[in-house]
Amino acid sequence: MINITFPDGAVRQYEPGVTALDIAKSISEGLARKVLAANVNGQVVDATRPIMTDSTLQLLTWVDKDGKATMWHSSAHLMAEALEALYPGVKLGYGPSIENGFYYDIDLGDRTISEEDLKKVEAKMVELAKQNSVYVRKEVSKADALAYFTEKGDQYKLETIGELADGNITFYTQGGFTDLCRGPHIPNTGFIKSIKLLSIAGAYWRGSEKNKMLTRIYGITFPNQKELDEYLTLIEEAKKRDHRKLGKELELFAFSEKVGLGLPMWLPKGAMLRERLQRFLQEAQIESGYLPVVTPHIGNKNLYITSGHYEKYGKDSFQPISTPEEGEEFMLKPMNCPHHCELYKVAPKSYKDLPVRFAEFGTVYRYEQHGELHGLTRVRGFTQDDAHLFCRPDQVKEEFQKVIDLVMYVFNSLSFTEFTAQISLRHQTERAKYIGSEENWELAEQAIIESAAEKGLNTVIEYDEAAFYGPKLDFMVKDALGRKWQLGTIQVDYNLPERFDLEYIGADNQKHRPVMIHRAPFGSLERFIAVLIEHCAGKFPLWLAPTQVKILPISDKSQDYAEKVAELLKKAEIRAEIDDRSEKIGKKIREAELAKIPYMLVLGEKEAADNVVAVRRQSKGDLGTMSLEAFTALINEEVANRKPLE
RNA sequence: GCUGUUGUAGCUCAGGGGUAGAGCACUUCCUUGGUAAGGAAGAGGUCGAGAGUUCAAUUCUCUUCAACAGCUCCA
Repeated sequence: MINITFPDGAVRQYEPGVTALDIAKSISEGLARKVLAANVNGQVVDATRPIMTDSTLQLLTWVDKDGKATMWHSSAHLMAEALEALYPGVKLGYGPSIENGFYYDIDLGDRTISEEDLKKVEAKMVELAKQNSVYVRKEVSKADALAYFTEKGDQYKLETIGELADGNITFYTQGGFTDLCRGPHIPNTGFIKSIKLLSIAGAYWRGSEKNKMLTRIYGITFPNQKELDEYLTLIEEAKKRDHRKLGKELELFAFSEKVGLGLPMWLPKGAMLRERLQRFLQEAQIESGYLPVVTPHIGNKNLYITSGHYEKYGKDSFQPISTPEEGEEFMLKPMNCPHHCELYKVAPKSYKDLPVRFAEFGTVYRYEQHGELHGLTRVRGFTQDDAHLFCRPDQVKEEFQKVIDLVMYVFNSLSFTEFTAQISLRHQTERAKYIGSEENWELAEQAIIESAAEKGLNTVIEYDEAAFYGPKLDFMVKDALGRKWQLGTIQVDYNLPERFDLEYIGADNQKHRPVMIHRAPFGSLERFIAVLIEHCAGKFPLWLAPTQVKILPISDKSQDYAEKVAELLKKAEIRAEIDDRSEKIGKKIREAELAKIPYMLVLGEKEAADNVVAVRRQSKGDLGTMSLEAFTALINEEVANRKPLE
């Protein structure tokens, strides 16, 4: 007998060779019907794998992340089976589960597939799922694996197998379909009840643009129709929060093809919002000892040759601007660091002067690939809330941690709680694309890892995500549709100080090299505002709302009183507007609600007579009447506390 | 940059080989209405751009531009 330990610590005894599914059945049939996979000794495996030794066991169902992932991976196989049935000879690339669902990359040869065809594939999948085909695992030798796919003529699988070690290769078969796969899979296809194929897109084989582009089909499956419906509703709701849609509806920003792609322009309301955010951070920075500086939008090409940016990005940038002078070239600045390095050099620095913290809301221009442009999150002209900290090596960690504090202050003030702190390091093996010495990289990477750990940040490490001059700590958030974006970033850099020959005189009267920290809590105002819009669905906290109060006179008899109230609010520095159209109060309220204006004041003859205001809160309704003083106090308090919306 | 989808009024969209329609927004008039849409009239579009097929193209074909989804990229 072997001992099986359950998550609650209970231990039960079973015959060797028992499966997780058997164990589930021994507990209850109902449980067995829900088991998708099992976590045995920390490894996710098929629920049908025999367990031979004493083990810990967690039965995985739909509520477990790994349970879902297993189901979706199996769904990818089911889709492949359907595709093979409908499109004989289709070749298969990879078909993994993803955060929400799964995809399979396929090569249809000369054929194409349209969104219409997806319905047929879905129908076929439903048909196949109903057969309750068991997913059968089989260990195969490399030779047999190669033989199988050679006969099938699938070069993608052959390429994958070629890189696998013999003795480590498994096939999974369900129904008439066999795939190279390390598993695990759900017990049978009957668990897949509701299927939705979401979209078709292109994807390069193995993620390299040098390779052929395969057709990628995305889908998602659920154990019942209700959950699928809920998921689809959720997607629809998320689309309503899209900052591109809200930006248009709320008149925050606009693009113009004539002005140029990826060059956002801020409308008055958006500009006001942006201005508030900028002021908020500027104040926090001055408090933290930053020194505001201003530098021009262009810089001599030589500046970027010195910094190394020209060599790295010159070809893919906005091309140099030439002048009447022979051989003179300027570039739109793609980043602010070189300018700040030159500012550092204006006067000799003593170790007592450090750290020097230059801050600038610097607008930069980068020629992003056409297909990459995306609303405000990926643009060609944007403003970084940039700062460069020049410090002594012994100050790096302290400065780095202070920056983490500042970023957290900013995020907390805007109730951004769902972010990931990502430590972005070099590629683990390919090092040619980075500048600077191995030693400096080691120092910088250590400084980041230690600082983040000491600040108690929950971090993930990502390789191949570093900047070419140094590692980064990036604060990643998701947009309404789950796409990840980098907002705040902090980067330790030992390289630019060398390239610009920056120095300070130490206590030993010798020259020393300062260390540079690049940092931007927002990342860029554009991207930050995009995420902010989606985060609050356009209902900005009062301190940021472009219009805080809409004054709604009931009829033009109340016009004078409305103007008086507006005047008083303006004196109290409250941003208010009057809706003096000849419309009914119901309509004015509806439009103010749709415009997501936080407060509405309904003013009629009664209010004028009593010298009060009738207050309505957006999406909350009527709050009753109060004196104007009480209302102003309410607003001021909410603004002062930077209260988020509930 | 690559693959796919889409492009009709300021916005959201319908239509379709014989030079266009709805709702909202806009203008004017009527209405002075108490917490999510009052009524009427009017104005507004070389149907993204270019070329081809056709007696005739906004509709079909090709090219191009842009947007969207994904991939690649991201100082």
